[in-house]
Amino acid sequence: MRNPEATKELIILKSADLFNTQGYKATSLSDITKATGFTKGAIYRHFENKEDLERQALHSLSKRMFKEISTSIKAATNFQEKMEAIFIFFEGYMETPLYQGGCPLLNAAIESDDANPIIKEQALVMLSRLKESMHILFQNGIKNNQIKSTIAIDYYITIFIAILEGGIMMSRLENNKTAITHAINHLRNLVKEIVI
Amino acid sequence: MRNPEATKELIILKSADLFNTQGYKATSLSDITKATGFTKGAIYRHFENKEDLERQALHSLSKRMFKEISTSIKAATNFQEKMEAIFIFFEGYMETPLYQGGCPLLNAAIESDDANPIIKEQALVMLSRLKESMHILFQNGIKNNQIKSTIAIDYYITIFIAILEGGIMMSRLENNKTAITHAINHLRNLVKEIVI
DNA sequence: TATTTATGATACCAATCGGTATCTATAAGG
DNA sequence: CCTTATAGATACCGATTGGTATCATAAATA
Repeated sequence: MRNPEATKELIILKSADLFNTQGYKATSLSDITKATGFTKGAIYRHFENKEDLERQALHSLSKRMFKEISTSIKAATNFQEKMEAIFIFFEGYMETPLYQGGCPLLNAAIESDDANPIIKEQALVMLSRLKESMHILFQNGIKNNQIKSTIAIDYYITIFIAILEGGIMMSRLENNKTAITHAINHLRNLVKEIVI
Repeated sequence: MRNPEATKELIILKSADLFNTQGYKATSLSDITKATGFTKGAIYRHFENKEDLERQALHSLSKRMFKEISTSIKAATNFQEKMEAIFIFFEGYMETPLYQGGCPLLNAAIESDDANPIIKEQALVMLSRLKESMHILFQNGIKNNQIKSTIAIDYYITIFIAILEGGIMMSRLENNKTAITHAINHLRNLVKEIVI
């Protein structure tokens, strides 16, 4: 009944939930052995050290996050619908089973400090990637005459991400969707202002 | 040369910087002894345990944060100026020597989980207090005919806090003021929309 | 079926964790 | 000046940390 790939995947998935919920440094190997049912022997067969596991777990979170966003964006057919898909994704952070602990970008960004360069680097990559995805949305929106061509794209992208992440933080702290709902409502109004 | 009150205050200030930068659980007592120059004997004379120190350190951060905000708000004379004071405060997070590690509310909120009820409780209190401060600003703004009386106050408060905190997160991650500057620019426009 | 390979469990390691008991030294009160 | 209370240093505690060496066992190969 052995399946090394499944073992590695399970360790990544379970530890990703723990890292994303409790924090990377605050999660111990014994937390992970308890959550997975595997021993340290199994973990250190598949990962060089704890840092390596942290890296791969965050990479897994990032991959799932962007895959989900990408899928729902592709299913939409114009700028407004694609932005709506992003909003729905972030709104879902209060109940999604995709992973526990909220937004991996936000969590990694806050845990980032100079003593944690690997997590910081990955958080920066995630932020860049999210920006880039939105940038393409805006560019295509302009190209296809769906939004005004005069808007400052980078400015809007920053506003959108900031309010989504801030809203997530507030909603998770208060344990209700009010904040993220208000945040998204505001973004919907911003979208209305720029669509043609 | 002994001064127990100064000792306690120094331990609180130094550990607050460490907690706010590295995280509460991720900061060890030896980190604190190194930073303060005092030994565990001194620390445990003034604090029941590490959790007690975490509580008092976060309380100190909160106190300083709201004192600074309150002071700059009081110096302003109308709604727009008072909001501007809040913006300047948040913009200052990239270089303020008030404390290190960014916004204590944001950091405590992200570290909060069910395993950390004390930090979570204090983060909630901070968020409530920030909301309440803004609520008073908006109410006075309406009362003094400085802003439109038809606006949904709670909605605006949520938007303002979310974008400020999200902007801080992004700016600190990217290590430049672009994000928080954009965030505040947007809020300035929102203020313009509601002032009479 | 016998042998080899590799997966995961077990047992251990030094270092560090939060916490405590004890002791020294400082400073205040008599 | 002497006593007393207390601030802070030292030395220790068991538990836990990340990490490693070794071993048993399951699966693949011969």
